[in-house]
Amino acid sequence: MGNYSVVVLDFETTGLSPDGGDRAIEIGAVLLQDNRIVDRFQSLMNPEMRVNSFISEYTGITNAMLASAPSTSEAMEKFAKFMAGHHLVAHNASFDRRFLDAELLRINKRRQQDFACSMLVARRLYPDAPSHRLETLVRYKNLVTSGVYHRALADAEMTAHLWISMVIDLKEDFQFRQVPFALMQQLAKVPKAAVPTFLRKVAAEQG
DNA sequence: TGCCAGGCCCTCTTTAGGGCCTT
Repeated sequence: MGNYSVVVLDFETTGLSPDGGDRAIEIGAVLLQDNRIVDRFQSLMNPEMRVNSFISEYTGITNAMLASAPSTSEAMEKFAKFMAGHHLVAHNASFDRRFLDAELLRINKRRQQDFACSMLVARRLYPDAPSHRLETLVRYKNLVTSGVYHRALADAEMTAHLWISMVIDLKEDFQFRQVPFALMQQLAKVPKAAVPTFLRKVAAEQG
């Protein structure tokens, strides 16, 4: 099985750009071990700025909820402990990585571990999906959902189920004996046209 | 006041542009 642990995470934020002043408002994450969810983490955090109506409607997170939430530093200190020592995964990881690194920097911490992106892998494994948005992929693969969308823990859990599904499909379709984290990272970078050849080659090497 | 991203990926590409994804 996946003989490694992975923290699958998702941020809700005030907008798209930490460099443009946007902040995290919620972190949700699950810990995968042997391709199963074994732990969960969730926290709102007070960004000390108002969220606009688009964000409140998109996430359901209101300014009132954030006013009574823990500070970003308190929440991020706890999350830093939760993620310590594990590989990281997110859907469209470049987005979550920017916010994670920006919020860690504010508490004088630095991410040590690698990231992998479930969206880049899904584009390669499921080229025929109607789109590669998380919500669409969850329906396409008939994955379990809570019915909640655009909240950090719910989205992290859906991303985790997508990740589990991709690992299982690699094993079944290509007879992989194991699917190391590094393989998923490599796969995310392989030119799309070269993916089948790449996967057959790796499977043969494992043979 | 007004500003407002960035990485990937395709194509009628590379001296570029636009759609997809994330909030």
